[in-house]
Amino acid sequence: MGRTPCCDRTRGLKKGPWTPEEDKLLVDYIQANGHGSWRLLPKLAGLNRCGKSCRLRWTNYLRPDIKRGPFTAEEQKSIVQLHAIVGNKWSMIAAQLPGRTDNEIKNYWNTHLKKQLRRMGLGEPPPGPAAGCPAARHMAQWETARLEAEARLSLLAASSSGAIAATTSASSSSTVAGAAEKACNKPADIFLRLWSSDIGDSFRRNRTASRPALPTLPAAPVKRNDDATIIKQEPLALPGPGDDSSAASNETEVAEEAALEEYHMFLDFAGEELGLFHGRHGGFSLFPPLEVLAEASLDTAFK
DNA sequence: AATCTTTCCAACCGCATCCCC
DNA sequence: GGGGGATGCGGTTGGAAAGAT
Repeated sequence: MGRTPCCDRTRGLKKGPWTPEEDKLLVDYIQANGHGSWRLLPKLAGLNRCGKSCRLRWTNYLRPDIKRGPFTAEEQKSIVQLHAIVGNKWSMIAAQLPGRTDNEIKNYWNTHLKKQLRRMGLGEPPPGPAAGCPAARHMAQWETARLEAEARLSLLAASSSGAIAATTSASSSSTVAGAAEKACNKPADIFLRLWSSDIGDSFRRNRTASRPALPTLPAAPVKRNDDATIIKQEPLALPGPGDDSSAASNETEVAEEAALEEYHMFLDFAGEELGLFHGRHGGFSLFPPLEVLAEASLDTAFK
């Protein structure tokens, strides 16, 4: 049972570089009708190409939101950091770099960053989550950064507690969850956004591969390439208002603590392995100033 | 100026996953 | 539940451009 090839080679569909005329046909068609079914698109748009080729051309080159030009230092840093967590998951990395395509990032990694890292004597960094404790050389920096992270979390938690107040015994975990949920809708805090994205998900999956699964914090809707908003994870099950059985609440408490522990491990990991926090003393921070964050979260809380 | 080598990136290919019937 | 088509993803390739000799 062979699968039908995407492109019917016997029909002599065109391959190779796209001409400006073809580009125009494709852009005009998509702008007027949307891409719809990629398989049908070439015929409808009057192109002698296979749908796959059209999709690739559009997503990697013609899409209006594509950012052109060289990668900035910030983008390079992000790519290196994200590659350390997720490995060659180019689409995941691209999702964190607006305007950049997975193909572009992949090419950039293979032609520039890989070599650069090798030249620096770093060799090929092992893809996927790196294990281990924070290295001593970064301890002081990390402690400062971590305090900053925790301060921000507390701030977010405090501002969101108004909304959560109904569930009076709001544990730290559900508070963090609420804060994370709010924060991930605000591109301001990349850390919480990462935790709630595919990357955090990937971290959790890799960590839990070797031990019993931990409950997860509620995930934010994750944007996919096709702009369909999907929920990646089930929310952490918390007891309802009427549920006061001590066994259940005990179980919940343990689960929440585990979730919080997991989140803190991610903080450890991100701080040390990804160098996400270089603020104050290092002169670089992915976090916006505390005041901005506070203002943003207060806005959300009291809307 | 000519030729060879290296670099870069757009595009292809095949497998994996999703989704619908 | 599973079969098959559609789409997404990551690895690889081919050729143009740039640089070296």
